[in-house]
Amino acid sequence: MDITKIIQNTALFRNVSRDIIEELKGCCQEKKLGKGSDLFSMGDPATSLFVVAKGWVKLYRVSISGHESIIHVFGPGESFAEAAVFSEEHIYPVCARAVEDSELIAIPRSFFIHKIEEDSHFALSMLGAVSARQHHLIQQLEQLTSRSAPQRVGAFLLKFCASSGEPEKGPKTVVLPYDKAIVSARLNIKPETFSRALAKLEEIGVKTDNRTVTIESCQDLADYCDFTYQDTPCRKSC
Amino acid sequence: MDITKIIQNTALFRNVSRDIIEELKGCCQEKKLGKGSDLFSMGDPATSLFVVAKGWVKLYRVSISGHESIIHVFGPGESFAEAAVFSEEHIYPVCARAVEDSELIAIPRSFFIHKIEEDSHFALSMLGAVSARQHHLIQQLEQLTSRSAPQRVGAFLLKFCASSGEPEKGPKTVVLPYDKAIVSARLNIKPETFSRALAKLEEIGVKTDNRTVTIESCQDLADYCDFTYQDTPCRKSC
DNA sequence: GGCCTGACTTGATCCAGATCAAACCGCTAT
DNA sequence: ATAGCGGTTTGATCTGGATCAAGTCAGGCC
Repeated sequence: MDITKIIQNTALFRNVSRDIIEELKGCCQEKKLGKGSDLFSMGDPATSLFVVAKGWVKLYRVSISGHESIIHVFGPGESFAEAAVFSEEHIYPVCARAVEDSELIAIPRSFFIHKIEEDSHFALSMLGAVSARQHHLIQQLEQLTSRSAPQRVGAFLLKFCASSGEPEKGPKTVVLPYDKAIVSARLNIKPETFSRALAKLEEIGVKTDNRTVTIESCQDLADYCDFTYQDTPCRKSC
Repeated sequence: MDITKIIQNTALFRNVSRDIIEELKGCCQEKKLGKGSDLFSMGDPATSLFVVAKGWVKLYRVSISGHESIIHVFGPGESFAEAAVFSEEHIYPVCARAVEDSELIAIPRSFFIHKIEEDSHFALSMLGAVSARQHHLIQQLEQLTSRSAPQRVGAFLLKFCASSGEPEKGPKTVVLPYDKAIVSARLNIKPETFSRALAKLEEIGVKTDNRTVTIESCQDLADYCDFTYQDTPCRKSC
């Protein structure tokens, strides 16, 4: 795979110079991960940060009582575990598992520490990236508390098609990239409720056939979901 | 007020040298804020980062439909809006309002940008602080989805008394620092439910008299709440 | 073909927490 | 004191989503 190209298209490295990326290529590591296999567990020492080249990886936590909460599912072009690498304890505060066959690039913590020490511009880039991730978490918190299940499903579809499709008007088609059970967990709803939510969205022109979803009018859906485009840049990176 | 002392006890500046803090004193600004008055609104340009010297300030968002979600309530010794200052857009993604009469220290964005450029160690400190904040948000997400209302109330009390009291064993007393309505909003429950949750906690030795709460045994409460001390350092800074 | 198996849907019931409504303080100001 | 008011509690009801329990349906495999 073309590591340079993948890394350059990451939010984390978008503003980083070619030289640094070349240097990075020398110390990072490719990693294949079969569907269902673990990348790391909560509490493991955070030795690397990861970029997804292919597939999908979920970050999640399991509470004492056994409940699993999915923090996010990362796909091609996204990076994760920045905060774990930069925080003082450098421990992963979550678990990571592939939900589809995946290919990752692992970048060692030491690379970042060195680079930040010698290049302040790089440090600012990293700060920006971590801050953006935080913004995303805040949005997620808000969504969870202020929107109904069908609204969350709708918002998910909109974000997802914004990131994968052309921004033109008219009907759009999205293909869910992983199991519906994972999507529903990500939105903190049960599979049964997810199913019913999709059924409900038919009323406003969202048709589902297996994993293929057709949205008649994104605007209508956005209205229904209290979804504001303005607030979410909806680049692949968010 | 003694700015140096307050700033030094912040998670953000704990590892920062005396020199830098002295320098900072020259460019920061004190700000008084009456209960109920606004500090900034969502979308405002993020010109400063704030440290709370006295009082309590809530960060919140309001959705299109009018629902208010409180992200966090910050008290003495805590800082907020780091991410807004460091992110590329430098815009506040939330609103801030004092929930009690408060005194703040405003540190201009430019100070950070300069310092990061000239001092990589400082940059790493900031990265660590922002990462810690992110960790906190993740915990909040998890709590929200995996714990019942009374459990969240219990966990709140435990965190709160861990940050304000002596770590010794036996019964503890906590005094809520702001309206119960604010506490309940912070925990994403309605005031009525909050009241009932406190009533329910009486079963396990938590007595409430106005704003004064007495916890008979923190261990019992922690067991009930699925609360793991290990995971939450429970310094004032988290 | 038939028959698993695993992913999803559908239906019936249940329950935590929201909502609506009223009462209950403990203030301050008349 | 008493009236008024904001914060809080209590009670009665409603409801979205969870839970439990059957179905359906498509693909792999003997």
